[in-house]
Amino acid sequence: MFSCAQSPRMADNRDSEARGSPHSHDLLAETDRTEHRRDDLRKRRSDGPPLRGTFCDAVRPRPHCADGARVSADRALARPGAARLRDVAVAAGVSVKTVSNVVNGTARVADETRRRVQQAIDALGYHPNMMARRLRTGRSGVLALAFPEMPNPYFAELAVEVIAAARRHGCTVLMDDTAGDAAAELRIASGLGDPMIDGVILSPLSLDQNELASRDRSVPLVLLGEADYGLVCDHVHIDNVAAARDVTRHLIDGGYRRIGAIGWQDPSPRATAQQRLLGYTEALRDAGLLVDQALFPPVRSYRRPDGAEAMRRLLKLPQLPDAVFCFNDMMALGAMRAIYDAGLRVPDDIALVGFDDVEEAEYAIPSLTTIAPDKTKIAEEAVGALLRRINDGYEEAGRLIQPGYRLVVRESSRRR
Amino acid sequence: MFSCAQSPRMADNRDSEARGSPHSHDLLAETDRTEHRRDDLRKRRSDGPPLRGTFCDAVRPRPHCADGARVSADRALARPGAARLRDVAVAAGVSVKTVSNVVNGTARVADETRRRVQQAIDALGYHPNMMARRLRTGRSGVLALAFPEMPNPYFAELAVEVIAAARRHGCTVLMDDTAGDAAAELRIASGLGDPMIDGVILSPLSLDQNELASRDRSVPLVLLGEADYGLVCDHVHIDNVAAARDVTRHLIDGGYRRIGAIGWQDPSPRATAQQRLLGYTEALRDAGLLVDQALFPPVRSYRRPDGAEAMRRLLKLPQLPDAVFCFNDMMALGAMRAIYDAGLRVPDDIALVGFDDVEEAEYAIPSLTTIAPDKTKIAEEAVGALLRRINDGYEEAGRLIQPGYRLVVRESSRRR
DNA sequence: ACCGGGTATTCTAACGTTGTAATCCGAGTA
DNA sequence: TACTCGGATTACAACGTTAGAATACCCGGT
Repeated sequence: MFSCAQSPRMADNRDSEARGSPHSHDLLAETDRTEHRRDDLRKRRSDGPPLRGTFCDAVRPRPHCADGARVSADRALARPGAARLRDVAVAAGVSVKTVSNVVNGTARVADETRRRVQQAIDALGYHPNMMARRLRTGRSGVLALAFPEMPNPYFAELAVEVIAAARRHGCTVLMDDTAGDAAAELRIASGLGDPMIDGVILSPLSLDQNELASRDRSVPLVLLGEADYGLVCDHVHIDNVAAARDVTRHLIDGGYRRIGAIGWQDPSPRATAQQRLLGYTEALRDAGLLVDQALFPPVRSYRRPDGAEAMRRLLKLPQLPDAVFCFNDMMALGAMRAIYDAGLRVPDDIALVGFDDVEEAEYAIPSLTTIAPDKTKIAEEAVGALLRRINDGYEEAGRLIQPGYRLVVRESSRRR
Repeated sequence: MFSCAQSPRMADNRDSEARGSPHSHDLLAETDRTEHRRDDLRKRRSDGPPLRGTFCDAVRPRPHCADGARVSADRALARPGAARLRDVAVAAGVSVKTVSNVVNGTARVADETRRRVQQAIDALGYHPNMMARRLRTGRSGVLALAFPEMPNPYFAELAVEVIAAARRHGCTVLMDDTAGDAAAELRIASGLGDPMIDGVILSPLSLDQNELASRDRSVPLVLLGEADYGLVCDHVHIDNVAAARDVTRHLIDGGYRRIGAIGWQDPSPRATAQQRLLGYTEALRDAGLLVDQALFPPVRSYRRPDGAEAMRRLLKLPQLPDAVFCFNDMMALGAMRAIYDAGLRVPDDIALVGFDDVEEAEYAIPSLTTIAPDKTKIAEEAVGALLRRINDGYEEAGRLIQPGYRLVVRESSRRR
């Protein structure tokens, strides 16, 4: 292997090339010889109009093929018809690297040269081939974003913010839906889903601490949402305990006294459940109110039906709650539905508050009081933290970043 | 340019390499010489556990660097520490291409060879470098998906289906939000946002026919949603006229007689507006009912506030409608809100129907009657059509694909 | 011993880019 | 005149993969 039976020939080729006349003449001659094949390629692949001008007609010889007979019929050429650095270089009469320098601002380039190169770039409509750049640099500029439940408006809204933040940083986002499956989450966290990605933003649901620790750590990871993983990587989430306390206190201030909660999980509650329940109980205790286990029935997940189901259980209690804090808006909307089905009214019979401030909360009937995390900030911080890890390498300690939130008071918790 | 002052030396290098002893011995010697540098690389980049076994410790010489002194300190190596085809090849004692053949099933490989290669792959934890593969093949396996309004649950739900469909076909999806901006849509349609993508699925909003025709057609494109672009590319959408007719007829059958519509657009109505209005008027005419312009006030966009606003206008009419067909669920939910604000009730005072069947429609109070397009089918067909274009090249005619839909009757249109 | 014919494998170049080291060139200096 | 210096530019190799052609191999038949 690596024996070079043919290398003498190759050296010969190169030699003859080297002995030839100055470059431009040489190249044009070469072009002449391969022109026929080039036309074929153009015809076969590009339906669009030909690149402007005739520039490009003079600049697409294949390298190392001075022989002519050795032109391979390689059908696998990438992005056929697109101008390459080489084409721009020939058109501008400079080297490939100089064009690269102009494109990337990598090195000082004389004004006159830059002008010529820029002109050639414009004329040829040159656009860098990302695949090649990425192969060479080892960076793809692609961040993976994985949520457990994409159709949940909270995640959808957050995704939009992340996409926008990534764009501001020159990255694109590859989305994935883990469906809350631990295996899928681990796959994503390890960056194995697609090894092209530079980093991962994950909102874990089922992943446990050990699994997370076992991930392949070569891909930087940022976690979104409260989590109890210790700080093995950067986390971005608002202060859930404080937010839950605030919204519960708001109910208390509104005159409600028998306040239920929907979102607790019984075997193995997630961090979200724990923290929001903690805030809830703290607020009750601060107000000298009783914390009654019957008032926070467990749910399985955090979707509308879970909220409706839990609400139905609360409605069966001998003594009804006069207000309910749902740990997210989806459950609140499900609960609202259940209250309505029972012939009761919000907030007259039972007040409701949620968490997340999805757009829907504003338009629900009645509109829903909720906690509004600063989604823009969350996304920006997550992308920023991830890019820091990608660019500056991995330092051991994970950071915790807590963007702010607001309590948005609407009809569903009208003061009684 | 391209003068090869150094090529004689290069030929010399290759020559001496060729003259060397049989490959494996040669390579091991080479490895020895570069081992120190390799350790540095490993330390610098990979925090994870070292690859299993000691195999990999013997297989990472740098090609064309038999010189030793010529080892470049290139810091830009991609995916540091990861096993390459070359490493597997050396470990298995076969050529790179044979490994490639095993990985891709490209050619017949003897069972014994395949076994050895597979073993080496497992031992080294080899994973193909997508970037390189993609550079070489010109395919990225990435589809772009662009919606005008990602947080709209209809699009979010559809996006999930598209992601799933793409995964079934071995592709990943890169999402983008055009915000309904024509320029952004054109950029996407031309595949210029990121030239790494193989194809585009776009749900256009503002793009007009001329703009679309002017796109760079080198990137296959599939349009989602009704559109009046002629068939310059594949379209996937349900039969909007029929669906609108069905849902309107449902209202008529329910005993409603003065039926409004929300979703018309006045200057330059979009195809959606035209087709749904057409179905609506057809149904009315079929039933011998009057079509009254005052009953379909124009809207600007299709979001909740637009529905609420249009509803408020309908509520100011001297004679109120007894039912309203909203051209999407979001507007229906906004309209519901407006009806509630006016002190009226759905469906007692005014019945409402929507279009899209977003999850929210089921949980609204009252739950919303709506048209449920087969989102799974839409996504599957869109991805399928796109992949056909990508794989089989571009044939001129665009196809129209019409997945099915269902009328889902719920509380908001209860029979009177 | 030699050949023909198929199968299994290898060699080489190429995809388009960028980092490094080398080279070129003109001005300033000895 | 020779020589350095430094800025501008270039040559080369390399990133990891795959296509295609070339070669090695093996077996049965001459």
